[in-house]
Amino acid sequence: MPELPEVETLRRQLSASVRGKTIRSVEVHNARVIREPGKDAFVRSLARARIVEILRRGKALIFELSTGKALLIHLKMTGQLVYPGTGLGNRLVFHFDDGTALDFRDRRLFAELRLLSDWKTYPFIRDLGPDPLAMTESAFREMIAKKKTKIKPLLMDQTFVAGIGNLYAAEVLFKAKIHPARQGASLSAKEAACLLTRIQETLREAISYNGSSVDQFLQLSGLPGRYVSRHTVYGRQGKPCPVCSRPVERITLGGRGTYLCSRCQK
DNA sequence: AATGGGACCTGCGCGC
DNA sequence: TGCGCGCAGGTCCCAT
Repeated sequence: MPELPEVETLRRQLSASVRGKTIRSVEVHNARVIREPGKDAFVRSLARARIVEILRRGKALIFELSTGKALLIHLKMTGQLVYPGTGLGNRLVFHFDDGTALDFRDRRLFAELRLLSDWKTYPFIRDLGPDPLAMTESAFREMIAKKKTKIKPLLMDQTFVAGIGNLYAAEVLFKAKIHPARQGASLSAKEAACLLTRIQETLREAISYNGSSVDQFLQLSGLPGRYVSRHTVYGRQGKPCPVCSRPVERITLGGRGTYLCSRCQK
């Protein structure tokens, strides 16, 4: 469930703590997390590579390396990065030449590590939509006006906008007072503008709280993010709507649990 | 183009 | 108490 705010939190913390370090070795506890290339080539190529820059595209982290290659990390549902490493629950450990280590953990083995020669042309990255924090109101309005998809699955479509998942989709639609089952094209220009504003406000606020620790997300330090305390509807089924006090409902939409207040969201 | 389902995984909470 | 089951969701893939 790490979404844009959680991944951006990690990116900033990684930039401050491991950028510039050189990898001495990679310790593999479960090779399944390495998706590309094979384990041996992965380990060999990373040894003696220096981390030059750490970028984010949607929910993906990209470590640009001195070798010209890039390490792409997608945490999916339960991936964690912890620095300095503690050695607990690891699938893989990056050892740096200063003696410190970066732990990679993933309870469910959904997360992916890929070593890429050209990360910009990797299909998942290439097909990502714009970053919602950098999107303009007119572009968003035009994109949404053409879509018959329900607005919540649309916001979660990474080729539409990059970085919003189930949690923040529920939060921003509540704040914009828009029902998650509305068709994208049914939104008025005013509603679309309001929605983009709420998206940007919410993501920025969540970043300032270092993300939401529901389920498995942890900051790089291993501490939880604090944004759960600010949730309006996500994970709050039966609790009072912060606006009208009616119990928050939970429905299924596009196969995903969806939290809303049907009195406030039209 | 939109929608729905299954697959990948594992730990948790629920009901019996 | 203990067991089996459904559920959680990011992404891909297939079918309709």
